[in-house]
Amino acid sequence: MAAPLVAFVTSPDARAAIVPADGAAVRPPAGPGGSVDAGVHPAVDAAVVLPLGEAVRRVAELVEAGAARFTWWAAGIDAAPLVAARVPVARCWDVAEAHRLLLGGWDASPQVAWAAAHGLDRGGLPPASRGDLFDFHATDDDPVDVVVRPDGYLVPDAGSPQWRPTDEALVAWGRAALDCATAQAAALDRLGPRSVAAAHSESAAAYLCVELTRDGLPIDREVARELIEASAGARPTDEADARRIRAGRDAAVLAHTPGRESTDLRNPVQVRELLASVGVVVPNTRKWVLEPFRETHSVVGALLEWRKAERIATTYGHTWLDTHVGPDDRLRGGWTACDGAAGRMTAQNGLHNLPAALRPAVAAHPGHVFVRADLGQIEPRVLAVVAGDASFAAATRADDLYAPVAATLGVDRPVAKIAVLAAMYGQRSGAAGEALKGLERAYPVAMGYLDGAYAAGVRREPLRTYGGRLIRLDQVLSDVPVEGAAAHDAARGRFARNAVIQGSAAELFKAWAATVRATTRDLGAQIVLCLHDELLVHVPEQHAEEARARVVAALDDSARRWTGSTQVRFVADASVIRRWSEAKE
DNA sequence: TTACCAACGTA
DNA sequence: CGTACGTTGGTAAC
Repeated sequence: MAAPLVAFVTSPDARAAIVPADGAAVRPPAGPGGSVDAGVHPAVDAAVVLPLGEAVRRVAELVEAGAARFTWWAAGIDAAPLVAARVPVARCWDVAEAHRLLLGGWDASPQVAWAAAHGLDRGGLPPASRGDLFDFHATDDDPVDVVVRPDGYLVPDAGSPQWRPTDEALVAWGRAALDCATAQAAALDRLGPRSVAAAHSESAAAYLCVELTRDGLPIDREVARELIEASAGARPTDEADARRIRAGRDAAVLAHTPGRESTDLRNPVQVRELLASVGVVVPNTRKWVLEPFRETHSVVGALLEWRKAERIATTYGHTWLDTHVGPDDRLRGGWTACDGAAGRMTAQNGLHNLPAALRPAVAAHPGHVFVRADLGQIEPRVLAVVAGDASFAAATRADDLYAPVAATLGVDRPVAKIAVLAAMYGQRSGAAGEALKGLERAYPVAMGYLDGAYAAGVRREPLRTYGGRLIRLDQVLSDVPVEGAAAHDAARGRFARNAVIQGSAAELFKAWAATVRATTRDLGAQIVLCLHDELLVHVPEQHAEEARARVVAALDDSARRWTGSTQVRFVADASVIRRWSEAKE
């Protein structure tokens, strides 16, 4: 039974509107005697505008009663006060995320989402005001009381930080969000029930992202400091000291090339000249290009070591620690539920690209442990789902999918693995040719799906992921710097083939994450990191084993719901650890 | 000031 | 074995 939609929207001056959908009075479940305990869970059967604190309390009551699916323009805006108050919203509809699913890309302001949901031409969107001193029709003495213009578009400034709506306008703003959500749900339902489910889990992921931004990743500050010192040196006392440490690092490299001490190691052109002067002639100075020249001249090795230390010193150094790790020893950065291409989550401030060398510094706080879990071989398993290949699905029933594939092809496991990866990602070098032919014979449906995606990319035809996210090819890659149309086409083909797999995998991952969040909350567990196919959950140590079991169970659950069957098996490796570095691999 | 590139970290 | 992202410090264009 679908929960009724209730809009929760906020204005910048700390008011909020709670707006139930028409005819959908939200009543709490009846108590034992059939009576409704209105004192505990008051019904919401008419729109209200309340001061923010009061509105948050009201929502918390309705969340506890499980009485509604909350709708907002975007979790990061409207739901931020709920996250701040730690309201455990489980079911929501995020208009921005639903819009991104339906239309692809990243731009999903209320104005854009509204126009799309109502079939209005995007080109006719009224320009937003600049919000600066040159806006004479400014705000304070002229409260806005409508949100929909006579021409059908939303008022450009509605929802912006300088917006000052009347109560009536704020209610209308909530109704507009409900209108969008209803139209989006209908459009997604036409794509298939999977896409409505995807909107639900994408919305939950967006709420989770606000929580991740709030909570951060537990860090052992002392260990982090030691690791940084080991490669970047001690914390500089002042600017001069910082320059001295930097110059010392540089000198260790430049000592290998007397007479060229003035080379700027941070300037690739100068580095290339320096290398040429010792007989190392290269098109660029990337690591994998220089690696073979380690024996040619000692400066090559020194330079590569310098790069590693320089990376830690600049990107993950003392400044990074001071800036992004809070007094509560949590590393914080902004999270988004989907990128603009295939729909993976993104995170800032190093949360998604922390060097492995720093992982010992990611440590559970006292009284806690991590449950770390990652999805095994997720992309080939996702391929079996999206392509609907029964033979390939049979292979996913093994813990190690490559074993049955190797047996079928009559090749060794490493060959089978390379062939599958080559098929999915597009081989250009290497020698998996024979095994690739075997794959095409054994799994024609899966291979045909990949070929179809590639061809659509070449033709610039949009695609959809399994959950219905639009992969646009008209604008993406329009500026790829490759010479010749053929290379251009091939790049688009590879992008398309990758996006339908990577994007679909991201949808399953988010469904899993949302389920883990909901089913481990009562243990005091908290998701603290999402890394494409890996979850890190911070858990009170007495609940470690129970949480681990629930994380595994959550995958069975979300995979069954996501695929609508049990034909394709997904596997998770889940363990209880204290430091991220204890993870195997 | 803004835009882009090279380089490299993660999946 | 391809794709995606974020961050840094550099140059060049505005």
